[in-house]
This record gives sequence, C-alpha cells and structure tokens, in this order.
Amino acid sequence: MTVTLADVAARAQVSPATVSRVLNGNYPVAASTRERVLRAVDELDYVLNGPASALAAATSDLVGILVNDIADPFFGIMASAIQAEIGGPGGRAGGERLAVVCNTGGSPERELTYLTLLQRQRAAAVVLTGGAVESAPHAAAVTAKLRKLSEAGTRVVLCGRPPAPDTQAIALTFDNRGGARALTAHLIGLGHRRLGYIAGPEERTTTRHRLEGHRAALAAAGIEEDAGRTVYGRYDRRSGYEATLELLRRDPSLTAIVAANDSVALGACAALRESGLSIPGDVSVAGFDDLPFSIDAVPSLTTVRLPLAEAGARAGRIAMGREEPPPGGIASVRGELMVRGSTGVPRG
Amino acid sequence: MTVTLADVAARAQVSPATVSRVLNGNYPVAASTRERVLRAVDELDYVLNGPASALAAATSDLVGILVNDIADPFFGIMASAIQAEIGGPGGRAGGERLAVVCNTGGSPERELTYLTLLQRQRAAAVVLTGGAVESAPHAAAVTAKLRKLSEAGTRVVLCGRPPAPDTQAIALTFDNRGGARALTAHLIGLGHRRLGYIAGPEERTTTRHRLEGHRAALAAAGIEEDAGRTVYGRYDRRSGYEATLELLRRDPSLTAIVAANDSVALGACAALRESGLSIPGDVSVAGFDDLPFSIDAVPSLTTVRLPLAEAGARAGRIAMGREEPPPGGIASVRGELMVRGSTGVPRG
DNA sequence: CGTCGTGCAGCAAGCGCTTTCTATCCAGGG
DNA sequence: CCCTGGATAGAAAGCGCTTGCTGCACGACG
Repeated sequence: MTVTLADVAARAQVSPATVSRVLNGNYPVAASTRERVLRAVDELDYVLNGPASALAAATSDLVGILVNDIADPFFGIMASAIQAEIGGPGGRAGGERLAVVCNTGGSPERELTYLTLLQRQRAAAVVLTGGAVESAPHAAAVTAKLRKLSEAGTRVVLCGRPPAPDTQAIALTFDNRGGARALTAHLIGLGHRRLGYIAGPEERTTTRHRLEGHRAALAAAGIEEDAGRTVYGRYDRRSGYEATLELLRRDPSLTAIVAANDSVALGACAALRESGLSIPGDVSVAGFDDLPFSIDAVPSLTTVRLPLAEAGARAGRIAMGREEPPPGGIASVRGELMVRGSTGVPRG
Repeated sequence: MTVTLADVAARAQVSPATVSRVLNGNYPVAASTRERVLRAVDELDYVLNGPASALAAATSDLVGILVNDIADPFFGIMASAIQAEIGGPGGRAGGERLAVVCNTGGSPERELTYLTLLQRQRAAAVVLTGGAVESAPHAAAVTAKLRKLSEAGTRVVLCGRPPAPDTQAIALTFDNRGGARALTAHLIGLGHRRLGYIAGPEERTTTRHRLEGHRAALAAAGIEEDAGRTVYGRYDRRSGYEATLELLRRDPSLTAIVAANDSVALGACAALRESGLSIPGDVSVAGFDDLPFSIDAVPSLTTVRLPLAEAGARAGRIAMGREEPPPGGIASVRGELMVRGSTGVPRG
C-alpha cells in the first residue's frame, strides 16, 4: 500500500542502502546513481517514514517549543522567532526540522507531560519559554526531566525563563527585576507616591521578579510598602480590569497603577475610564513587554520593551547549535523603558 | 544506556509483550502482573520510545495544527482551542497526543513542507487554519497532499478555511463574505457613501471573500465601486497605518474605512488620529474578527466577531473523531456584527 | 604484470516496539 | 475423571530504515 524505501530501491535498481544514502546525503554515491534514485523517488511519490528512520538512526528532527499561552502574543512572538531560526521548513537549507510549539496553558502537569512526550519522540532540541512555576516539587520534577533530556542528547534552551541549576540547559533570561525597577523609578521620578501594583499569578517567577523590581524601586525612594496596594491576578486583560476596580476600592487616592504586563494594563485603562478617571491626568498606567498593540492604546502605553523576537531568534540558533551559548550557559537580556503617554505627573 | 521495554520486562519478570500490553491497555492483563510492570516502569524511569512504537503500530500520536502566523492572536486563539480538545496532555484522559502547532508564515512552500513532514511522521490528524493562498499550482499541490494524507489514515480538518474539493477533508469555514457584507451594510445604513477598504494580501481566500462581501453591500445599496478606494496590504497594524494614509491622499473626503481585520483597523485609527481626524466624528472605522484587544481600543472597535475558540474546539473534536463531521463535510460558521464606538453617522 | 588503494554499492544486522498466534493453566461440565 | 473453554502470558515475526562492514571494479603504482 504505502511506498517504502525498498520499492524505490527496486525501481531504481539499487539496494535500499543506496537509496537511504542518497536521501541522507552523507555518503558518496555516484552522480548517475543518485539521479536514478531521485527519479524513482519522484515517480513513486515516496515519503520517508519518519518513525522508522528515527528509530534506526536514534535521532529525530523534532524540535519542541513550550509556551505558556499560545493565544498571548508575548509567546507567539517568541515562538515565531525561535521557529524561524530552527529552520522549520524554509529556514536555511539542509536538515529539515519539524519545529512544533506546545501549549502548556501554564499548567505544570502539562508542561511535564509535554516534556515527556518530547523525550519520547527523542526530540533534537527543546526550548522552554516564559516564566516557570515556582512550586518546589514541580521545579524538581522539571529539573530532573531536563537533565534526562540533556543526557539523551536533546539540547535544552530556556528563553525568557530563569536558569535551571544542575542542568545542562542554556538560559536566556529577561531582566524582569531591572525593567520593573526602572519603570517604577520612572513613576516615582514623576512624583507618584501612591502606586498600585497588579501582579500576575503567584508562584510564577516572572511575577515575583517584576514585583521585586517594583518594590526595590519603592524602597530606594523610601516609600513604605503597603501590602494592600498589590493585587495578584492573571496575565490577561480581564484580570487587569478587575484588579483595578479592587485597587480603587481599597484606595481611591492612587495616582498610578503598574501592571504585570501590557494586557493587564489595557484592562486597567478600561476600568479607569469607566470609573471616570482620566489617564494620565488622574491616574498613570504602565505595562510591561511592549507588545505591538501597546503603542496603539490611547494614550499609548508606557512600558518596558522586551526584545522578544531577538531573544527568541538567539535561543533558536543556540538550540540548533548554530550559535555559541553564552559563557556559563546563562545570559541576561535587558528590557528598555519606553516612556509614552500613559504616565505623567500626578495631579496636585 | 537507555532503558528499553525489554529492561522493564526483565525487571518485572514478564515478557516484553506483556509490558507493551500493560502500557497500551488494550489487552487483558492480570491486575497483579500489571502492578508489577508498572512498578518496574517507575523504578527504571522508563519512557516509551515514540518512533519505535509508531513504527511498529503504524500510527503515531502526533497531531499537527498549521497556522499562518503564530504571533497573531487570531491564530493563537484557534490553535489554543483546537489543542485543548486534541487533548495534548491534560485533555480528557486516555491516549495522550502531542498536539503541535506549525507556523507556515503564510508561505505556500512552508505549508507544503510542513504537510510533508507531518505525513512523514504519520500524523494522526492535521488541522489547517486560516485562509489559503489562491494560486492554482499551490492549491493543486495542497489538494494532492491532503488527499494523500487522508489515504494514509490521517484525519484532515480545515478550520476557518474554505473547503478543499476532491478531498476527504472536513471543512469548517467562516462566513467572511456574509460578515463583511453585514458590516459594510451597517456603515451604509449610517449614511456613509464614500468608504475606503483596506484589504489583506491579494491571493488569499480570506481577503477575497471579505472584499466580495464589502462590494456586495455596496452594490446592493447602489453605490458605484471605485477601484481607487481599495488598497491591499498585509494583515497587520503597520499595513493599516500606511494604507490609511494612502486612502486619505487619494480621497480626503472619505467618511469611513473598513479594514481587513482588527489589527489593520487599529493601524488605521492611529493614522487617522495623527492626521487630526476624529473617530467616528470625521471618519468611522470598522475591523473584523473581534480579537480581545478590539474592545479596548478608544473608541472601541465596531467589528465582526468570529467564534474562533468555538470553531477551533469543534475542529479539534472532529479531528479526534469525537464529534460527527457536519453533513457533506462542510459547515459554514457565521460571524456576528458587533457595533461599537468606532462607527457613527457621517458628518453632515 | 601483479598488487594495492580508492570509490561505490550491497549485505545484513539491528533500532525498540506491537501483535498474531500459540501455549499454559485452571474452573466447570459431562 | 477427562474434556472444553476462558483468561493470561510468551514466542517470534516483523514495522521501514540506517550503517558498519564486506565486496568488487578499476586505475595507478612498483
């Protein structure tokens, strides 16, 4: 029924071994023979059996990209960049690889299961993007998995995710702490003293680091911390909307709101507007990430730009062994403060 | 080095066959035996060799999801919904499948290559999302590929993509024509007579259908068509920005701009604002898709909501054989007109 | 003119798993 | 007490491909 290597060999009047070598091109084959084989492949419309060759060669051309939320452009942009470098089809010539993105939905179990699935497929490389969940048992499980993957020859790269100690994994981390600190410092410099903070989900590294940066800036300015001014939520618009209402209820005198990311900030803007407050006249708002839509918000969003595409591309290249990993296997990628219309001097 | 089925068998003191059966759970195995095997699996930290089992069983648990642009939430949302149904890890219990999304970047070649790669992996199912490129040779190539995939037992589902005749593929198409028509009709009803249209890339089915709907509404209202009022671009913000400037140059008296999608509409809004025109006071703007950020635009965007998540979920279920395909293998999914702040009565 | 090196092609042994067919065991039934 | 059959477990034959090694020309060299 299905065409196999042997069929091609028969048609080209050569041995299966020769066909295999023509297809893999890593062994001398006479030009005339090669041509004959190629013609046969074409005529029979032959497609290599992936599992069979992966089994025989003990390697596969699968590369996994794990993301927390594929519907979020933050991950989409990184995934897109990573994948462009992996080659996927159409990358640079040679070794066609199947770059696949796996959506964990932020769930530790799914993350682990995907890792197992990729291990099962003997993936050539795996790139994990975005923040990690901080629960100790989960972290340990992931570490163990990553170690095992490395041992099996799978290259592991972390992109926008903190390093995994005791692991061979290369890490490209975002300087969330520094970015957040600069952002809040900017607000403080403008004169703000009562700032609300809308954090992401607890137990996420990204959430913690950004919050720490925010608090560091506060502390540096001698502003005492008020636990009531921090609300945890998710990394989406809705969360920003609700959290803002809550913050306003707790303290109507807030003059600025710092959001965990741009989507959250957009939700915050919506809530403020509906509450009859102007931005930045009554309340300044700041986001994080600088996703494409942020510049289109009205007023446009002050935020911290993360070089998502660049970092992704680099991670992809490292995963393919086309770029030297950073010294020590760890590199920190800085964000850039983008001051725009949504932040201003506080009223009165 | 690596643990194999045989190792597990040895440790559990059973035959490899039994281990396989325990793992696949489709053959009676005594409870005590099962337990012993499972313990051995655990102790040895055994991970099934995917390629090997795919080869032996002649099926794999890979499911491919093709998208045009993974950084675009339009696709992200669909992909996410599809994948949630595929199961991926964490779906419903049983057969864990590796749902992978492949980013074609809108390129026909990459689409084809990915299809081949998936065929090579003997994928269990493939879901193609979004519009197709209309070039005849490409369409023929895709059709041939899809047919071959079906023959090989891969289930093929099209989501938000026109049907592929002469193919077994199930199609869930969006009624782009109808939605676009309703949208433009709404504008006409408001009193607009001079409307600009920013289309997507030419040669895309989605582009053509939306444009056809727009023109149908125009024709129905007896408004003569002016080719100069249509500009082609890409499906992104930038394109909307530039196209708007171009439209304004060609005819400063436009009272409305209909965009190919929401991102384009956002770009249009930015261009209008910078040109000193108010929305919808001077010019009304409408988008398409109703992506999450559209409601946050200021003013919020009038658009056509496409049930991306619902359609994706359904496509996913059909791909898994968990839902009956629609009669005839084709279903049309309607959009819903969302009238919001960005459209209004044209100025005097 | 014999021999060795080189360049290509083929042989055959797996890769690790699934699955058909067969063997075994034990409970009942005749 | 022997036979039948249901319930489990095992033996072994591949699945389609890769690759180390062998085989065989042919030209060059001594």
